[in-house]
Amino acid sequence: MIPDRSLEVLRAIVQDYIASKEPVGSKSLVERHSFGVSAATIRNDMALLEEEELIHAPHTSAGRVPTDKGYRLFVDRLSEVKPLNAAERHAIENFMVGSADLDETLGRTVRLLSQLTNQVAMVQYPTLGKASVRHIELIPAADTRVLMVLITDSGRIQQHVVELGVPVDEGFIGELRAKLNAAISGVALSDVAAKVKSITSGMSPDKAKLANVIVKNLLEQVDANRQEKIILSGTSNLAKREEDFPGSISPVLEAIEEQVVLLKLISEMQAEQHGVSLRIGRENQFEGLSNASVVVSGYENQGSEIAKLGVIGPTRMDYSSNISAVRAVARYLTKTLGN
Amino acid sequence: MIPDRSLEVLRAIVQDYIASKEPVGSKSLVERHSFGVSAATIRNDMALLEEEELIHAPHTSAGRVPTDKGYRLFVDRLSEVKPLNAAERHAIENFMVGSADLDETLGRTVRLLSQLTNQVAMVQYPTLGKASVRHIELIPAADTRVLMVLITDSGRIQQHVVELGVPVDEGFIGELRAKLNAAISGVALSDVAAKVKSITSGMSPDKAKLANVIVKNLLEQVDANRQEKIILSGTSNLAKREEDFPGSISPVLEAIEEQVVLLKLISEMQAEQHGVSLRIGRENQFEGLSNASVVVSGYENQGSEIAKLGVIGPTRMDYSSNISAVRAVARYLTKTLGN
DNA sequence: ATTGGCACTCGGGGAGTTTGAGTGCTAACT
DNA sequence: AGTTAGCACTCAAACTCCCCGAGTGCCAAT
Repeated sequence: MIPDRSLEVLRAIVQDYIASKEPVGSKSLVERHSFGVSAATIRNDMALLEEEELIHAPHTSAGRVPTDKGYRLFVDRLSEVKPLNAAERHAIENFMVGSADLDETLGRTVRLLSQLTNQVAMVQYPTLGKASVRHIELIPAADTRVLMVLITDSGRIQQHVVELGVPVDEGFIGELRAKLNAAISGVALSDVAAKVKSITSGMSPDKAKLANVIVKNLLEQVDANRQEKIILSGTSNLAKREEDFPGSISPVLEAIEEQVVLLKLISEMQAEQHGVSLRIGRENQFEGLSNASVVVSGYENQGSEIAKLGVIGPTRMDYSSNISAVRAVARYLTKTLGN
Repeated sequence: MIPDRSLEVLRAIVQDYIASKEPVGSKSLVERHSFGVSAATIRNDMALLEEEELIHAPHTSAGRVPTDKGYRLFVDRLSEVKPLNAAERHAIENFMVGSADLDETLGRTVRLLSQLTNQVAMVQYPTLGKASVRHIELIPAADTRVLMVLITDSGRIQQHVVELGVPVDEGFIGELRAKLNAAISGVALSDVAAKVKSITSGMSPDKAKLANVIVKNLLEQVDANRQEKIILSGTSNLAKREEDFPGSISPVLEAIEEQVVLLKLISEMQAEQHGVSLRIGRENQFEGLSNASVVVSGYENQGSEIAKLGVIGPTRMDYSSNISAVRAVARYLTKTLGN
């Protein structure tokens, strides 16, 4: 077991390094923090921490820098959550007023989060997983096309154009709409497939064929839940902290530009303590993110988590502030969605 | 007037500089190109070009680099458009197959363009300017809310949630939908406001009040044409050419993250020759883009330009290739939208 | 367990030097 | 006239050398 004082030393190293960006040495450490001991003693503690691979010396006669493992221990056991200051709370309150629809709300949220943290912020669109159908609408949109709109009780709206191949018969479309709504209004998305199965029974063959085209598209839409979406903001913040990414920021930009990568990453992260989940440096198995850390939290609607949001920045980030910002914004978004 | 050989020298300088990224001197110039004259003569020509501010020496004893003005002359008079090679044409054809709706098509287009050019690509969503209403739909979406969907003949779909403040009366909504459609189906967006004016006449006061709320929202939607949208791809390409942005790429990232800036920029650019419009370096009056060049072209639907697309990269870019790629993609998108 | 002391290491910064690509100018040549 | 060879000059970049000092590890003393 690592003795308490050594852990205090680790905390001090992390804090100083985050603040100064310079490797921190034993002397400056005893100057800035009042351990009751001398630099030599601290050096012994540091040797222990190095043994444990919690810190690392970039070269022989230099100060120490936390390793990924060191940051991990820090956030798990040594950092207390920093409450937001008044200005920050104020910013949150102000930012969200008057946003009408989901797109708008999420767009503001992601910008808010990036401004608050000075990192790249991301917000995942709600999954439809536990939602149910409120309404389905079919609207003739062109000669042979119908617009299908799917509205869920979480307020999400999905639209899709269906190509029928034959001219639209408005009367039949209206009839089909009524039937579909009768069948699946209020039904959970996961149960829609079962409910629409028999919708074509009793129809004439060619009508049934048409109906099947539409139903097939409907099911694709429902299934497209998994094909989720993430919006980003504050990408330029990465460039401002370029020094923190040895080599180039280009791989990081590539990774976050790739929705698939982000979605995979996010989906793997399960909330730990404080409702927040972290990935530090190489804990991300994506090559490009090996110098980056990710902080995410889920947000909820109607009591269950519907998606996640978070920030991405250099491993050398202020974890305390970012964790509290992500938490606060997630909570606020949950609250906003609640009405 | 600048003599022909001097212009040839300018062309050679631009080409060599783009290829090598090194300031180019008189000696290497005569080696790589067969002017029939000696280096000393070239030096005289270069002195002339410098006089005209077409090239510039970064320091006393260095080669020359084209100025913004030099690039401008190059693209306007000296560069021939490089036709796409087979692989590139193939890529375009393959990229677009099977895209169903507008979102999908534009999404693919922007990715295609960034891959083709290795620059940041942007595609502006179609403006509704000259479009007309095909259909308007009102769908009850929650207790006191109605989803309004506006479909135009260009196939664009806009949706917006309207908060009524009172519980939805489905019958009345249906009635209103019918009335609205009767009034504005086929009407140009610019004329919608006039046509819906008298829609509430003959209604009872409280119904008229409701109808007005909806009409107001409708007009806002129509007006939201101007609140346009741009999608981006290939941001990481910027980071790969970091050396080309003295200082940091951060201002550039900031500029392109700011939709407003991009929209303003794009809207100011009117097609010149070849249907393509360029802004080189400081020709952009946005501070952050003073080391960047922008290449845009319009794309069309039903014979008239509905929006623009293009790329952004360092001033030191391969103008010939980028211009042809932008042109080709714009044409291809026009063609794709045509069916 | 803690400390002062000491020898050692090594990156970073400054000063001086060399190198070489490139220039501008001039006088001669066609 | 325009072109060329030649020459003196400039200056960034690269290299070397050297020193400084922060920081280490280890040991003997407390």
